[in-house]
Amino acid sequence: MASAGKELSLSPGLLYRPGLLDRAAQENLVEQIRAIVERAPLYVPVMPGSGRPMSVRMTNCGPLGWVTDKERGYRYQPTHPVTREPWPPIPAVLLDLWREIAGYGKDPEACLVNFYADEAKMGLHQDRDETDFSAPVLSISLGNTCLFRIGGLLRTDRTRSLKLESGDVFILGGEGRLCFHGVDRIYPGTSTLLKAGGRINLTLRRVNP
DNA sequence: AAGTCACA
DNA sequence: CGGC
Repeated sequence: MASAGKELSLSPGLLYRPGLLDRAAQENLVEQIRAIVERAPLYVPVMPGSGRPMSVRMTNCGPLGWVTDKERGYRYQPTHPVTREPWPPIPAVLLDLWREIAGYGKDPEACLVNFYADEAKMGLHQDRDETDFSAPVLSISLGNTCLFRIGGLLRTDRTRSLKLESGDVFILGGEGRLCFHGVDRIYPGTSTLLKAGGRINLTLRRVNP
């Protein structure tokens, strides 16, 4: 891992661990993601109903993956929507990280891999497609810095913005598990980790109790 | 609204 | 905001 030091609780259940992963750990993760994307290619998810494409590209690893399409909407499923193959397994280093810091007895079932090109965004939303809200959502940032926005349990609650940098870990757990959050912008050229630019976000989730 | 946009 |  890396520095066990800094740990900021923004509000109950929201834990920010800036710089938790050192450069070597980040490079190792990028290599693992590269292998995952070879087997489970990135695809463009679309909004339920409208079919409007999102700006991020997406894939998953783990027994379950989060997917969305025009007809069936948001859900978890065991196979890639394009290749129909099972998702690749979650890398051991990610399972280790979860076991060390998630504070939850069971392993994650899903690791959503979101790739943000420098123009991509993610609207304010809640992660609420899981059946187990007692498990936290653990988020890892790799590559270019983003402007992350986090609010409360209501869409209209006041939000705060913070920059998430490569190697930062953010945990939504406890009272913060269902907080609205999103990505307002990517800052191009702020990291040398991904040679082609952009940002990768990994979110580890427990889906079922 | 896991969407976009305008405006202060 | 407004199309679903």
